[in-house]
Amino acid sequence: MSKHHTGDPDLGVLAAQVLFSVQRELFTALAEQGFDDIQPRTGAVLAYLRTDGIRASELARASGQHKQVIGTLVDDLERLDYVERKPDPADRRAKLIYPTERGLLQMEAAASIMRTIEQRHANALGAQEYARFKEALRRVAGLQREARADSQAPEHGQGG
Amino acid sequence: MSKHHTGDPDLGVLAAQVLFSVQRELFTALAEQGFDDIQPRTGAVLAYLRTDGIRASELARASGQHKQVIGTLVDDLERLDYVERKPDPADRRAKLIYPTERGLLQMEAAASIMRTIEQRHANALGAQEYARFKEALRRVAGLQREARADSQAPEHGQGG
DNA sequence: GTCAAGAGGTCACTAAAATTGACTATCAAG
DNA sequence: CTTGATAGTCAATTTTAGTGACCTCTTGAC
Repeated sequence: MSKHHTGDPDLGVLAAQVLFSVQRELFTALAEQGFDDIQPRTGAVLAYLRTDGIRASELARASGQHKQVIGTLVDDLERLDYVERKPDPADRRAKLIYPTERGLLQMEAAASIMRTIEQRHANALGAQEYARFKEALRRVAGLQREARADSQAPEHGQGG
Repeated sequence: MSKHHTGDPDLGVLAAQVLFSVQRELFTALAEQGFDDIQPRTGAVLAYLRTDGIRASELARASGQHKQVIGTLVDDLERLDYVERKPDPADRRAKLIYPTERGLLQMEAAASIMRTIEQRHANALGAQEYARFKEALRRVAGLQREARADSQAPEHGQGG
């Protein structure tokens, strides 16, 4: 995002650096723990799974991906035994996507790795300062979401 | 990045939300200002251009993209008159990539849009709090860079 | 000097992923 | 019981990413 690189990376550049380096570290660590058959792009699904199920269309909205992309990701993850589809009793058009046992293990592993990463930053910045940073990041993310609420075309994969 | 989405998005998810929504807002605004022939992925080049030129290989390192990707992006941007290649006098293997006049206009437009976006967040959080947030984000980005310094394979396009 | 190792960049090819459009089934409102 | 919208899938196309080979040139060792 267009800084002249003369010293002051903008919000977008920083977000990109954080996203991609976190993503790499996460998936490297996951692979070492045996989850070596998933890629960062599957994060669009894995990052939003819930034990009580979630619809593909909601994954599409949350991750900013086309529903077709979610469909193929869920296909892949189903084949790899991370998720399963079950009909939604409340709406016969819909299917709910649930994590399998392996999916749950992955979610826990990923959460643990992310805690480690964030702990490292908390140690570097100070716990209080990091908490303050993360709260601000949450607010910025929320505000940005609103700002672009008008347009709705997907952009890219989500971090996972 | 695997939160159970029960209330606490992790650093990766938040970074992704910020990146993609900023990216969309930026490129929508750029398109409205006449820069409608570039896509977010070209940001891997545009975000790192310098008036004194930069090498393709350095763009690859900075953006985390394969050098072949940078090559095609520069091809495209050269065709669209945003950049031009000139031989590097210091190394006859290398070429330096410079912004053209149009490229400079794009860079200024993008910088202005990003200032507007960041100003909006600064208004929402308070100028001081936002400055503190951004400083923390810079540090987190820097720390993450170090953490993944061992592995070096590209991951995704950079924000732009 | 000149030779080996490696960096900078491009080309050609293959694989993966995003994007589009159409289509079925279902729901929800009137 | 019609109309319009939503959930999901299929199929086909276009874009983009990833690999390997290749040539030029630089660097450092001899």
